[in-house]
Amino acid sequence: MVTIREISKKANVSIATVSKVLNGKPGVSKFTADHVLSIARELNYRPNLNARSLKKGQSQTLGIITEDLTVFNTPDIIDGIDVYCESQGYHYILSNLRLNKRYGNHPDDIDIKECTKLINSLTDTLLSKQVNGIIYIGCHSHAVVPTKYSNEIPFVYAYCYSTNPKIPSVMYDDQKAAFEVTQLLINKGHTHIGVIAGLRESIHTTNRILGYQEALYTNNIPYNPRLTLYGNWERDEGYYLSEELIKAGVTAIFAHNDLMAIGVIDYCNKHGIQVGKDLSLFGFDNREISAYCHPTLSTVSLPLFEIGQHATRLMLDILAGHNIEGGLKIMLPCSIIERESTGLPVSKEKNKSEESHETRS
Amino acid sequence: MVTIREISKKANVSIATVSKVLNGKPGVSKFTADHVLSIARELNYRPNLNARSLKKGQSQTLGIITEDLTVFNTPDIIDGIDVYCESQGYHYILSNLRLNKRYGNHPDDIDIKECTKLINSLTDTLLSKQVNGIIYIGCHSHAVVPTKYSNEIPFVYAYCYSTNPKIPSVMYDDQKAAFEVTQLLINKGHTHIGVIAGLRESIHTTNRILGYQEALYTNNIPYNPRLTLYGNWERDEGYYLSEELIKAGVTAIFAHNDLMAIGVIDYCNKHGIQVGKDLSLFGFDNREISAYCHPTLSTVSLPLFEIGQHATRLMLDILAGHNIEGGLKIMLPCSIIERESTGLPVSKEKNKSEESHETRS
DNA sequence: AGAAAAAAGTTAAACGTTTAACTTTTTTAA
DNA sequence: TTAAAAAAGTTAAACGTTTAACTTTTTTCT
Repeated sequence: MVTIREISKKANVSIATVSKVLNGKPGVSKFTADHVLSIARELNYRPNLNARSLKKGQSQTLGIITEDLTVFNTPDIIDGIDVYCESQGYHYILSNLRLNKRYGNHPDDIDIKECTKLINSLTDTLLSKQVNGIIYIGCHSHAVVPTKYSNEIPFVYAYCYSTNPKIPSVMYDDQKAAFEVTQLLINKGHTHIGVIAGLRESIHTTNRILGYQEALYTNNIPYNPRLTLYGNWERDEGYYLSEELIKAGVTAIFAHNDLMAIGVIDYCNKHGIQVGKDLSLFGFDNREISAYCHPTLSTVSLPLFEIGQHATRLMLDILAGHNIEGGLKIMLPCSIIERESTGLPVSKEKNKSEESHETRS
Repeated sequence: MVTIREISKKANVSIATVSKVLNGKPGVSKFTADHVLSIARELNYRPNLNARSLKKGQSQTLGIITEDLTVFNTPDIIDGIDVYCESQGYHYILSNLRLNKRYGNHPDDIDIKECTKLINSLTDTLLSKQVNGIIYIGCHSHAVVPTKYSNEIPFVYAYCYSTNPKIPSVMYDDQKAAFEVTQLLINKGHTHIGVIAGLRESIHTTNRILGYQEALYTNNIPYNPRLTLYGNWERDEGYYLSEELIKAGVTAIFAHNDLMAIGVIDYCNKHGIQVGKDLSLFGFDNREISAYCHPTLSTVSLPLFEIGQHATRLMLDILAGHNIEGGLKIMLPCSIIERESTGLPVSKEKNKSEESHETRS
């Protein structure tokens, strides 16, 4: 390892001078600076960031705790964090809870006590590594486990509704998205719109139903609670619940995620109901599958990358002591993607390849 | 920040004693140790890992460079690394190239020069952070950009064929998987098996064709080059190429990824050909979509998690100076997943939900 | 030319650890 | 009862930086 000491020897200056040059600090002549720089380059010098952060008491590093890295939302959020960090000269360290692997994906299966312990231990490690702040990326609908460290180090929650009003969070706007989906269906002439909701206890479910009701209300359509059925986010549930809705006479279904919407498509295909013609269908999440099923599925695209970026901006603002613009709870809008399942003319779907994600094997 | 100095003051011992206690080193009485430990706990002491690694010249940290975090294979590989690192008391730092975001997913679009620069800069940063080794996670079929740092720090390549024989790599066995797929189709009585291959220049394509040919040869079936068509890994290509193969009289198609296989399904559905009955179909990759399409798609599941684990084991073995068991190039087997598209009785598919990934929105 | 001011450069301590070398205390054994 | 051995504990230097305080050199101004 080449150190500034070696550079200073070779350049015949003190290590302080080398340090100044390397950090672009004043108090050294251009001649000397060039000389030092050229030697540093020649020796292939690389600063020891650990030593620097030790001395400065500032690591320029954020910690990221992910509830589960392999869940579809997480990588894009990290991508957003990555880009923003890079632009600001920040680094980050990842820590992964592997919640789904440990407990499966039903909120009731989670052992909160064990989970809290786990989070605390990850947080401890991050603090040991001198991170300046921690971004917590959720993946579940269950309420986030509260942290006891929130006054030791700044926290920002991403992709989850934080229960602690003092902890900032960045989330997408479930209610607004649901409102827009419903409004769109109403604009197409639907008045009997069924909902295949998520788990009853999920805050996503609650907010999406609120948005749905709001749109009905705005358009003077009475809310019929029998047209809102609760599912478990799985495909099969979409399959079975669609039968009930269709028998109740709905002309459109808003499923709270793409997987349940696929179930609806399966049911319809089996029973000769043409989705996109006899029935309009919306999903939620814009999973890859929604672009490949038949008919292709209209859905809601989540601003994952933006959530990552905003969470990071928020964190860096907090660390810099800025007063936080836009408040502590940021809600980002989703975008609505119309495809064949809501009767989009097929021609418009020609260039759907632009929406496909990674395709290489 | 609580330091060992504060503990030593409060406990009335030297900092050396505190250090010994905290590290479980000998030369301190049980009485003193307990005393120190209780004070450390009381003060909520957390070691400064940066300071420790500075002194020890050993960070217990690996660097990970991902070509693209948002590509389907990457998160599971990281999961494997995470688990293995955790079990060995190692940490890791992630660095993301965002190759797809920068260049799209066609190998020819990559600016190798710029890309090399990028990798070098990420590697530089990792070295500055004193990582002990770097695991490189590929995602593309193009050859991996060689690194100039391979004699400064140990590298292990994961999910890519390294061209440098001195750099260890962990990969899944394309050829063996293709052999097994083909053998399975032959066992079902097929002799005219078409291939919708990946890009001609991809090493995956080459190896999968080799496995296919090997199986034909083993079973005394002549190889007909006209039944192997090259695609571009995209769905549409699967759609168009299937026409040619079906006209040539194949009774089974082996597509080199699930996306192109979906294209085949689409073609067949449109032309009244029953996949799983009139035609047997295999994909590759076990993307989520393969479990949700109609009919469900037989495919090859990649040992992603295991690749991560093995890469990490390999790296830690190298760092520990062990002689590497299993050699420097590790090939892990894939597993074959049979579903409806190869004529599996529908009953067997009842509990397919166990295969679904994350389903929560 | 010479004093004052500005610029260039150096010294040394510090960040929080670990650890080799040392000293003091306790235990063992004849 | 002692001397030797073992155990317990301390001192001080080091890891690679940064930076406040200082000294030396150069420039500016009269």
